[in-house]
Amino acid sequence: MKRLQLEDISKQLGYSKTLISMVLNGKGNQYGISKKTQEAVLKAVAELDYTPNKFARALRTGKSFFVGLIVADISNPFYSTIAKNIEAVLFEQGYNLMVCSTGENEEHEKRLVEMMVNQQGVDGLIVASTFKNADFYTNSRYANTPFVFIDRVLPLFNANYVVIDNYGGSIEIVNHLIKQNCKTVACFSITPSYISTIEDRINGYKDAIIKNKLKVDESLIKQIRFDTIQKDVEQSLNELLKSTTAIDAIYCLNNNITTALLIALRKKEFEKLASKIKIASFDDIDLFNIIDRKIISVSQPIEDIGKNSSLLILDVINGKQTNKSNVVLSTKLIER
Amino acid sequence: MKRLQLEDISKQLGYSKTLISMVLNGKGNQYGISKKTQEAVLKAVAELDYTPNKFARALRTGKSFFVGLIVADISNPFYSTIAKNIEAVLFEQGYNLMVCSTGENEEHEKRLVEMMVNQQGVDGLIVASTFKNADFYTNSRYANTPFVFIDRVLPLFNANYVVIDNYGGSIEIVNHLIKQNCKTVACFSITPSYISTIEDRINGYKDAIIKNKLKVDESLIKQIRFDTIQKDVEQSLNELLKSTTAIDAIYCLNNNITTALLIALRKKEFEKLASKIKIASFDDIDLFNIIDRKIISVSQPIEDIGKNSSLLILDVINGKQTNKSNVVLSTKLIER
DNA sequence: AGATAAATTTAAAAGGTTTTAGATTTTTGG
DNA sequence: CCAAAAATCTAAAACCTTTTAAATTTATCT
Repeated sequence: MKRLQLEDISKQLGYSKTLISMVLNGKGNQYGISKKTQEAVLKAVAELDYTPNKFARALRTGKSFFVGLIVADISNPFYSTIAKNIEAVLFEQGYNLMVCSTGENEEHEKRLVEMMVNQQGVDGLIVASTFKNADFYTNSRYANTPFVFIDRVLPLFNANYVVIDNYGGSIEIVNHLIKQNCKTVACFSITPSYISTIEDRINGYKDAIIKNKLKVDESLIKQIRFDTIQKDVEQSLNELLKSTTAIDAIYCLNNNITTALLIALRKKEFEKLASKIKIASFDDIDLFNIIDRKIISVSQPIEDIGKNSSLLILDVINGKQTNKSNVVLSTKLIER
Repeated sequence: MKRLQLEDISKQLGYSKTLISMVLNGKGNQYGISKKTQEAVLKAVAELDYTPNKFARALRTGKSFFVGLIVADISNPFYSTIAKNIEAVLFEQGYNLMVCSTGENEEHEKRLVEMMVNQQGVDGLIVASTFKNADFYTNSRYANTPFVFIDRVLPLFNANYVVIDNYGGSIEIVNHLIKQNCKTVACFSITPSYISTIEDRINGYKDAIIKNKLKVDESLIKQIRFDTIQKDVEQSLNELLKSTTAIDAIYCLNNNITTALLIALRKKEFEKLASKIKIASFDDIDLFNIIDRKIISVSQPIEDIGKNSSLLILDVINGKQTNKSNVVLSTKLIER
């Protein structure tokens, strides 16, 4: 069964392809097609169940109605929740989403962007970038492609973005810990730590300590590598427990680290020693409602990142934007 | 800056568009283009950084190099892990993934399939269908579109699929419970229960009981509705605890239910009463490694669903398939 | 060298839409 | 009833590839 095309409808109806195309694109009035004709066309098209060939349309208009989403890992619930919300908004507007993961690899991110823009012809791109700086994106090649950055910002780069107030959330939770009489708060950070979210959280951690007239002890800030997360967490925990300074709390900069820490704490060698230590986590996950330990956390409005960024990219695509738009969403402290 | 096109390369090089197109598509030898010419073309194209217009190519060839993925909810880790693995395989082969969520809604699934096939022109579709039966998919409209079904099968439908051995896994875990002297095993199922995965798990549960010469007590099988999961679980738990029959174990048919049950068990009213009850879960999640309670679970080879289904859809797309392919992946019992 | 065969290369068509510029029909005014 | 204006409608071009069918160039053989 051959696909129906404009020509077929044209012959059946006795109107030109032009006219039918105009009506279908909602430009009937604009081009002065009479009400009666428009109705007839719409009715016939509905009956015959015709839909325009996507490629021909894209070729002619240069619009694909595709938006790309590039994140580190789509199987990470944080990003998949964002994806879900983006997709819902786009679908409403007749757009589609194309998702790819970089695996936190800069070269892979490059390839994906190139591919999406050059070959796949996306109309716009939403990116949680792994890059250290914006060099790649400031390239004039991308000047014409709408971009919205999410989750992470690139330094010195005037771009559209939708992010969380990582600094503020971090200040709030560390403040809270100190008010609860945790004077010595260790921090489990993650490598690569140049990523803006992590940078901001560390800065918030430090500034909260300073504002409370306490001293920042660099030896309490531990770097955890993403691909050896469990091992690194256990080693850092070991160091902390063996050191002479007693620790009141450990603040984990993301949910992966918190999870790893919780797993570590189930081991015999840590269980007792660390039982008094408070645990705080940037990013709140379901898990914290199930376990016995009372985790203090900062929850992020993940859905809002998706909704905001998708609405924003549509505005940019449709030329409804004048200035770059910078959205910073507030976090919420969750005590337990 | 206007996009480079075949014509520009042609003028610069002094070869026809035809020739350049042939070389770029790797058909140089097939059409007898000399080695020297081919090299010259490739070099020039690389230097000028030309990439063919995707839409023009798709229009001419009818191939989009897009595969669609339709699942109930892309923010569910189960599906997002599948998505990640599919995407990785497709990317290797020059294909792209387009993901959409149905929200477990049949009408929405219809719209998505129609849209992907008719308007977006995907080359193939991977679907975890929400439908009760295959009527929609047996429609001749879709006869020409490659489909691979995953996770769930539709009854009486001769199609390609990649699924888990839900029946076998269920038998194994219930068997294990009974061997551990849990004679009375309650079952928390989920509505809609016509979904093949759930059906198979319930059948496995029943058959394991029968094979062990015990009686199936229908009153121990509780239906949990997906959208009121927490409330329903607590109500069912309440019923069980109040009834005269003592329960040895509760078997939850998916990780959402298990999680809800674990949350419920933290409440004062249940905590003590249920402390002796063993908990079993179809689908193993990280959480089980962190909490104190020893959860017995069946783990599913989630990555393999993604890998297998994507390789399969590519075979179908490329006409390398003769008969429908049915893949059933084994589960693994995890004792704790 | 001339005719034929083999090796390279290319012109033109096809794919199905949207848009521009222009044609045709209908209405209006005198 | 005719000319001009307004209202509808349409032919053809454009979008940029890939592929078919044919042309041109080079090699081979007598």
